[in-house]
Amino acid sequence: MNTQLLKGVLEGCILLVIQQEPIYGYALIQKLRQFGFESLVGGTVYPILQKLEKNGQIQGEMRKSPEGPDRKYFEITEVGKGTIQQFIAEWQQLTTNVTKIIKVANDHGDTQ
Amino acid sequence: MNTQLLKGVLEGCILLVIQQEPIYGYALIQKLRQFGFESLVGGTVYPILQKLEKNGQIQGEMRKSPEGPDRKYFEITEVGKGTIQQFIAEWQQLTTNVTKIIKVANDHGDTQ
DNA sequence: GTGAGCTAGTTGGTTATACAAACTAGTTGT
DNA sequence: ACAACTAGTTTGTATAACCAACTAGCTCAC
Repeated sequence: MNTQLLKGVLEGCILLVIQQEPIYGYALIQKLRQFGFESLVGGTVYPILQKLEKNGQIQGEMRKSPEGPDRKYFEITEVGKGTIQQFIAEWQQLTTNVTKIIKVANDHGDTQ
Repeated sequence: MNTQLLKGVLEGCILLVIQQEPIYGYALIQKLRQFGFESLVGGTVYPILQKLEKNGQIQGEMRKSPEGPDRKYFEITEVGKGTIQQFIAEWQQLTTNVTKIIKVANDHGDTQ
């Protein structure tokens, strides 16, 4: 997967997953992998979580794990919900644009 | 529009427009604006064209303009066509992933 | 004919982000 | 003791879009 295409998208997706239900980083990574971001690693996700917490879009809290090290659970804030709405709007704008271009290019370039 | 979301997308879109028919940079910018990338500027597009030409994905040729400065027309190469196919595949993979996440997040987080 | 504004393209520096790689540290099982 | 898994951190690197300023050709109003 072209890593450039992920820019910005990942942040929105992380907010969306956290909005669904509070979750800790390690489990979040696994969930995003299940959603198709298969080569995602901790060194990518954890810094985003730190930034989002610093921005006040998510709020973290350490909890004991029944097995293994402590986990930092994050939940969405009102600010974060706003960012999600904005992300969805921009994402849909973008897909609209790209879809149109792909469609037009297919109608011409290929079939002549 | 969040500029991060454009990363990688713009390059693919430029190739697609050039594949449709040979075009010069200035007209390309106007066309991309019509497709919804309204705030696109020359300082973004021209360097991409230079890189694509250096990579052998497009080929440029200066032509006289009936009015104004000379224009550099670009046409797609076979290499470029391959990149387009790859871009479309990755783009569709990405939209599939994101759409799924948005759908799942909407089914839960919002409506409870 | 001079300057404004459009057309056409170039360039240097800034910023944001994904990732590789290496690390700390807790727990479990052998 | 040691490996393997869980959980999170940190440093550095590569890439891409953009701002801002620039060169240069052409047209038109004044």
